[in-house]
Amino acid sequence: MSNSKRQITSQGASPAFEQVKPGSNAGTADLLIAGQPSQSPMFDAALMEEICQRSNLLPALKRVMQNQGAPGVDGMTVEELPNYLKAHWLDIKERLLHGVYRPQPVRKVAIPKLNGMGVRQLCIPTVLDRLIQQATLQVLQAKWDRSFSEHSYGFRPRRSAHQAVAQAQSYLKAGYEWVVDLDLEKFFDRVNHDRLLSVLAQRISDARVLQLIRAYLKAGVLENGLVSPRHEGAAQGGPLSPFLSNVVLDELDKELERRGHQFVRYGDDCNIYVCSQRAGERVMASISRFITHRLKLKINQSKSAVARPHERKFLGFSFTASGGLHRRKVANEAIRRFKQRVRQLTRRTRSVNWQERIAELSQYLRGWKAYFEFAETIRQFKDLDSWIRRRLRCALWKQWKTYRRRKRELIALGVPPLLAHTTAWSNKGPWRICHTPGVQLALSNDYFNRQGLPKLND
DNA sequence: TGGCCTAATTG
RNA sequence: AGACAAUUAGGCCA
Repeated sequence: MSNSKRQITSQGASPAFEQVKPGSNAGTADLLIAGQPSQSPMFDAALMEEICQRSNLLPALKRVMQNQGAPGVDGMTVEELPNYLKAHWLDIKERLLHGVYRPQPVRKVAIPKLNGMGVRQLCIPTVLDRLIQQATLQVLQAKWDRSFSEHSYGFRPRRSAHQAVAQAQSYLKAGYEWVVDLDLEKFFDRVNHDRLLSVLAQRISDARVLQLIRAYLKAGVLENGLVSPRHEGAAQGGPLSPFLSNVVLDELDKELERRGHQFVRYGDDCNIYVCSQRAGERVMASISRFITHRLKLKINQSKSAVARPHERKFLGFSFTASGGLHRRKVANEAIRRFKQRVRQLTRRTRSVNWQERIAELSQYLRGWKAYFEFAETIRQFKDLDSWIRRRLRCALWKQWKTYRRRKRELIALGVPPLLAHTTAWSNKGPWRICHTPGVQLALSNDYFNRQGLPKLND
């Protein structure tokens, strides 16, 4: 599968980039991976160009340049970027080939967390470094991914959170009805550089690649004008980071496999399924030891636990408690976040018209549904649907305000005049009015379907 | 069928 | 508001 991609790469090389490297055609295997030498044209111009042309990268570049400019490649527009690379690629490539390329410092940004109070630190590399990292990722991942554990699902091609949840569910159904939920504390910030590099060195023979990754790990951090060095942690935000986290935690996978555990891992979220609480506590104790001593990582005691699956959430899902059926359901936290978001989207204070509000809500619902449809509890979706619709009726009712307007709108929506009158005349609160026949007739489910509002449950 | 864009979720 | 990867859904174009 990586073969076909590679062929496309070399065929798709544009004339401009071919000219840049006239003498080095034979040396496409610039960087070698142990075991499969000369098959990997890693940092040749064609690959680089392919990356530049990848359209999913361009919006990111655009944003970076519009917002803060790009450190290291300043004053450049998106259109100029390919030209910049064309002009400087020879030079950059030269440095890459000699293992002396040094990345620019990463820009540090703090973003507020969605649910909690805390902030998350991101380290954003320059445009050029992002491209190089992405190239590195693509090549390394193609070689490495096959050897990762079957139980690891995060950040890997053709693997999804859904598959991970399904795997967990199959353990439950097989009778492993206790879960050891492990949460690693500030995982990205604590990765030990030497450890990571030595693991990489077992598979990568080319010192230049190791040198490059090392340079990315050690890249300085630009914080209010000052550059400070870094000694641990992978820059969270760089394209390479998710992959590196898998490399580190692959050791954990292999150990769990060696011990014959039933487990699922997605990023730093690891669940082990066992048959009893006692077994769970035993596993928790010994794996904690392994993680702290061998991997030199910390586990977050407050977020880790041995419990029954319905008490825990995994990737936004949980499981039903009753009767050992273990159906997938939407976790309470996810429901809470959903309602919060819908409330915000339907709030009247935002000055957009009704159509627009429906459209905005629709796209949120569609996306949410695409992920959570995987749950097997129809009730949850029905409840949410009616909750949403009631909320919308309520919002519209409030928007109409006066008796005159309310009656007129109701009639326009096909309510008989007498009913429209009594409904509009009533002075009950909006939340109660929306349960009366008058409003339900006017703003029926059918009405919302016609407006293009998707149903979570269908 | 393939390409491009938008949106949502997970970590 | 803004980084990354994967996955889905929707749209557009040939």
